[in-house]
Amino acid sequence: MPKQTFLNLPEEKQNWIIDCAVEEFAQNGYAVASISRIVAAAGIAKGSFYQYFEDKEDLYGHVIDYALVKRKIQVSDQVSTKLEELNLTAFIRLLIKSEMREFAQRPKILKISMDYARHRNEPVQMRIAEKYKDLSDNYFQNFIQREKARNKVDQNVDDDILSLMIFGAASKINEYAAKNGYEALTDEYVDSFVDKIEYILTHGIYSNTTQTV
Amino acid sequence: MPKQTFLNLPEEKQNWIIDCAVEEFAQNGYAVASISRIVAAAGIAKGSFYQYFEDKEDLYGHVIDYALVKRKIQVSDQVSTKLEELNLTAFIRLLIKSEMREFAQRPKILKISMDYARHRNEPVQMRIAEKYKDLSDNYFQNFIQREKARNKVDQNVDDDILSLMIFGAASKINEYAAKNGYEALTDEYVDSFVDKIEYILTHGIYSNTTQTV
Amino acid sequence: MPKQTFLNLPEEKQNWIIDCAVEEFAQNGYAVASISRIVAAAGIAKGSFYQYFEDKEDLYGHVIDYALVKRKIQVSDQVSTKLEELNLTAFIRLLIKSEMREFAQRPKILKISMDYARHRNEPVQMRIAEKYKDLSDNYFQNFIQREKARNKVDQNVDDDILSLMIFGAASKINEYAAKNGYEALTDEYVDSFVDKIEYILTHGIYSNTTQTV
Amino acid sequence: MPKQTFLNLPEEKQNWIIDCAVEEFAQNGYAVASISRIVAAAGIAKGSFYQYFEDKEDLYGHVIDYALVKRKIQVSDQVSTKLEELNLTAFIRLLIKSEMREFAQRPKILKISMDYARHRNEPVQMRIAEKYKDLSDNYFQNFIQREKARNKVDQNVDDDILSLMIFGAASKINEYAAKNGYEALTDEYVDSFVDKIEYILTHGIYSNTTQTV
DNA sequence: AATGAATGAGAGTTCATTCAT
DNA sequence: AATGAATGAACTCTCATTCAT
Repeated sequence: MPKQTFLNLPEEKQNWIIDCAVEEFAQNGYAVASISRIVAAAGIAKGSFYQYFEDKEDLYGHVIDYALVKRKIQVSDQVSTKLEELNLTAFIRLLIKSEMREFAQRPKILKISMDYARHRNEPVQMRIAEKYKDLSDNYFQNFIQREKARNKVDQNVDDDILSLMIFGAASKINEYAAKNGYEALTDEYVDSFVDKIEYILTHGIYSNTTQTV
Repeated sequence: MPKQTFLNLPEEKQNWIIDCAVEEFAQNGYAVASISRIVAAAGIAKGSFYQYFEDKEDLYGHVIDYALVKRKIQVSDQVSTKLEELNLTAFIRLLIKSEMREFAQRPKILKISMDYARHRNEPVQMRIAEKYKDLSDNYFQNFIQREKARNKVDQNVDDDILSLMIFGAASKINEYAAKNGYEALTDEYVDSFVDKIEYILTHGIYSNTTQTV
Repeated sequence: MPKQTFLNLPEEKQNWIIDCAVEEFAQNGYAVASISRIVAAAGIAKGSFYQYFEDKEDLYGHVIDYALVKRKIQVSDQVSTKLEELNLTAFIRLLIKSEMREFAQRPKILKISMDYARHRNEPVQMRIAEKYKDLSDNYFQNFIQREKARNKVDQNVDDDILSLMIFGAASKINEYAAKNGYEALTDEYVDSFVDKIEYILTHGIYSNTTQTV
Repeated sequence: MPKQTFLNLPEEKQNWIIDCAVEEFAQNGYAVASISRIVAAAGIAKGSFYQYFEDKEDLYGHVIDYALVKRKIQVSDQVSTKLEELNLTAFIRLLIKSEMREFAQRPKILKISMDYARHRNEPVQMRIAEKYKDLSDNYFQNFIQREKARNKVDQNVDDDILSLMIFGAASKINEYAAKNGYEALTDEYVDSFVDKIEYILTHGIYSNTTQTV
């Protein structure tokens, strides 16, 4: 957790520092990210940095917290109110699109959260997960579990694996952005992208002609 | 590409050096991997290393090439002969299990290929992909395309996204191994794991009661 | 010397700050002791610290003053009243035991005074000795001089060297405590320890059989 | 232990680096000594230093080894040949003077060995003692034990305490040098200094008039 | 071809101290 | 008088890479 010193800072300055950190972590990942570059970018003294955070890992934890909480809230806001109005297909579509859009708008946050999720078995990331226990990085999984409980999703579907599959697919949007610039992540693109996921999740992958379930 | 000096080395020595590099990259990823540790482990002089390879990235490229080619061959050998005998469901199952088993037997190769795939949008990895163009790391995708061509797989399924979904799910096995040791990757576990993926790909995720496709 | 600001503090607060400093200096010695840790332990602001003391050295001087004066008084109280009643052997024994007991009870003060004595030729310590001139850290030497004056101790004995020898021996008790915990400094141990010093000072070290003085 | 890289260096360069380290450790003690200053003084790159030694502690261990071994040899050379010719008094005198002279000639080595002995209960020093087990830093104590075995020294004398007392006294010569410069450590001064120690060890400290043993 | 010593920039981190509030 | 944020130099140590032999 950041030290009190950091929390006492004017919110604007806090945000500026976190933004610089996000930039660095998004570009380089945890291991390669450099505190020196962050403080240089933020225009603060190195000593100051260590009055704000215990160490690199502490900062990273805070950034992850910030990224995931932010993501969660953004997505929830768009989705939660409509929870009951929609049938499941429409809802999943909305959920995925909502998250995709969020990703498209905050590509660096996306990059960092995916990186974090990908390394979730490594020491640093495990310690952070331990520290911010209540912080679910897995919005999909939670949702899927709920829908299974409500019998909208097939009880035989493994929610962990489903969540990983969706997550795996989502990485494509990142790749697309890397190739074509973030401005290429238009609504149209996100729509067509979600269509494709949705199709598989709805129909399965087999031609009707050859497959009898 | 390795320099000619490296290729002139007795094959045994080449393999030994690559094995040491695989070990290091598997444990630390590209960014953190240390040339110093590799040459120490291999018992060669630092100077020699730089007569074999241009730099760290050059070595990494060669390791990736080695890893992906190796994986591909191993998997193919087990699968290709039975290609025509099976219906699609059984085949996918065989394919996935085959790759899973390969993973279970060569966990470091697996680790490296997944790491590589995950970072495929980052500069180092993109340069390597460019260099080793013919090297498809995506066995699934190739296969899916073929099956679509043969009309076994629904033409509407996007093969790239499907491949990413399977790949995403596969990361679970890695995680499982990291937690429980590679000896935990028994045939039973792999079977049940593939069952779950297969279920989703066959049925889709929606309850029949609420969903009409 | 501490600034007036410090002396204006309620005595309780002064003591608390000094106690925290004693703790830190005892654990780390002058060089490694950290002002940051002291103010953190004491719960005062860093700025306040520098309104109380010029700098680290100023604080250290004050701590030494406090430690040595405290030690001196404690020891004197126990010893001085009996000064005339005892013969020299018994007195030295009492003196040493008294100081040992004091050490055993205030191990941190002991640690600091010994550290200070040991470094008495180094710049920081010399400046402090200069500043607190009247502060003799050498209770033994003073006493020996007195006893020589009263012709109880051989005039040929060099009091400085004798004092250093006793001091050297005393370090063993510190070492013993470090190994076995301060609770190991029982009366029995202190007794047997002083016996050994006393024996040498009384008999010299040579066997009667081989040595005629 | 230094790395092979260091041992491969031309002896001259090894010595030069160790001399620079001795200088630094003598002036500052282990904790404050700075690798940066040492490499600057020695004119080598920082990276080179870490190819020679594991870390600061490794260097320190080597310096201690060097210092103590050197001392031991020097002293032994002067003393051992005459071992049988002299009676004990004369021998102890010779031994002490020999060590004192050695100190006088290599004041920095002396400083370092005393510092090391003084901190023998602290983690760094204990690890070094463990590593260089066969390295006795206590020439006196060994000798005393031998003399007790040969019944020249009173069996009741505790050799550890005696050794500490002599060691304590010896610190005076260091102090004297610090005040008056090392050139003040003339043979005459060393002689008179040893006389005083010798006197106490021979006669004890009490006036014959007042003391009956 | 092989060696391994040399390099120096850069990493994360701690420090005593200053100064605006 | 009290605060605590700001500072930047200094620390130990690691790195990929070069180059003389």
